[in-house]
Amino acid sequence: MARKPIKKTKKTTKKKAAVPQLQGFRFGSKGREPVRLKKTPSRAKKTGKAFQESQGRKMGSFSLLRGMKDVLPEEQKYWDLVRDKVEKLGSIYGFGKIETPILEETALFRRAVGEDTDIITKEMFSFKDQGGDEVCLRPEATASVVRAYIEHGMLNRSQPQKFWYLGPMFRRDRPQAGRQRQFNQFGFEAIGAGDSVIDAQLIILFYKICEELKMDVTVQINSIGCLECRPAYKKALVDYLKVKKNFLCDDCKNRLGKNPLRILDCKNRECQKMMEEAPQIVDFLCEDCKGHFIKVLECLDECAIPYNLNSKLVRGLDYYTKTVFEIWPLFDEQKEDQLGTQGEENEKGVSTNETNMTNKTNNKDGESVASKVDPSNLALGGGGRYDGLAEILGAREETPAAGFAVGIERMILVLKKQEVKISGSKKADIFLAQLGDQAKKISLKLFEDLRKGNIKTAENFSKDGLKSQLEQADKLGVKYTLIIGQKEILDRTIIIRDMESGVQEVVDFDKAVEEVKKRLK
RNA sequence: GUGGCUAUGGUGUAACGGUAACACAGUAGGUUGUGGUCCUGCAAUCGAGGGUUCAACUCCCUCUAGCCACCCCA
Repeated sequence: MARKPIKKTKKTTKKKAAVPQLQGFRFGSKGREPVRLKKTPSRAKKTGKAFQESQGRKMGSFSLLRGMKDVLPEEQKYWDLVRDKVEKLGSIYGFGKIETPILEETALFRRAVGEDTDIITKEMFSFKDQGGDEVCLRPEATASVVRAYIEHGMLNRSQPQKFWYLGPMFRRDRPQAGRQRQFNQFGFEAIGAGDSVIDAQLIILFYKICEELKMDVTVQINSIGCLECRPAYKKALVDYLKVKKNFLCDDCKNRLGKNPLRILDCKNRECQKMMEEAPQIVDFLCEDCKGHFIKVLECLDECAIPYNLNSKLVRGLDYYTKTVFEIWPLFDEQKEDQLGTQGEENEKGVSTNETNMTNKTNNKDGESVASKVDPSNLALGGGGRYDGLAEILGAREETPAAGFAVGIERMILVLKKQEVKISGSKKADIFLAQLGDQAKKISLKLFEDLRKGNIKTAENFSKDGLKSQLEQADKLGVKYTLIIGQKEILDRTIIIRDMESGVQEVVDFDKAVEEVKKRLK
């Protein structure tokens, strides 16, 4: 790291009058004695531009763009874990991996996600490129996957086509924990299938991924109908609310005209109270939607997947039809709550379920929880059916489809919060310490032999002192340390040190690998 | 995008209107070829910029970032 040889510019100049500064000197913290600075460049160098530029801080250092995040090595184990599970289960359930570009035509998302959604109106990173094309960083991937499906004529393959993806998405939102501007999602899409089994299978898959990750979650599910039946419900809802308009919060007054369904999940207490008596969408579903929904629930029951019918669940993207669902993380207090109710609920069909429709798992009791529990109370992921999307994007025929997406950062947040045990990478078996240039070279070679012999070896070839190397070996907790120096090279031997007892044995250098193996057994 | 809170070495914390203390981690050395104890040195000018003041990390303003609640969503 570059050090700053000259401290501060402005303030020091001020003080120049009182305390003349000596070039290359600085007053030590304790005070009176000028201390010679290490690495003080000559004056000529200091004024040189190259020098100044090398002093990152002085010229203004760089930092992360807002809402972006570095994933450091020590965090990778969480990512690896999630990626592994997704890949494994994806393949078991017959989904093929698909990669689509991060950069897409802006219009694709405008059309798919919906002109009026926040994602499109204010959260997209979109711009005109040098050629004048309107492009954007993808805010989600479903649209891209459907685009790819159409573009590659996959409707001519056996249906459904099932895909999974994993990668970065971009939304210019205000950052918070579990909410970044560049975030990663994995998702599953099944295109070309209208059967309710598919909806159920996706939910099961989502649930199983969480289960494999040993996370406690709850499935929230609802049906928002189709283009046939939803308008009727919308109208009923608006009619119901019109009279009570004055009691709604400002946001909801707004939503009343634009997107009344969203009033259902408003967090404002007054609004919620108002919604208690509101018409329920299940009562408005057309025969097709209703039958579809019931079948989805039956499938979930069959597989003993616990779920929570949540009549207030609506999703923000325009393309959803029929089934919608989310998975929420569960924390201790909520867990008990859920266990108490889920059994009964599963027995009940849609029509008998009105009474339960309102119990969002973390609503009433959750209030205290929400305040002291945590940001990751956000949904881990969600999805649903989007039967109309392919046609919107230019498919020639009706192409029913369903899918879901999950926020990986949010998942990792929950993994950490729920203290899911994760085995890190394997610890080293031995440490290889060297002394002197020659030994260094030989060690490099010996390291290769050890690796071939399947012995995980730690080293620090950039260190010269034996002391610091042993210190490191100790910290790593290895059982043995191999030591090689001038003397050993001359004798063609090597020292094997038992780190626990401190006992050292000198063995033949050429037998080093097998000697180590013998001891590690 | 709106409102609130916060910002001190790598990390976690402290103090004070008179230029920073502690713990851990890191590094160098005491022990020139030997660790897990001990001791010592090094490492921050207090997020950035401006203002008030003889004097600002400390007070004020602006900006930036993070967090929280909204909006929205993964």
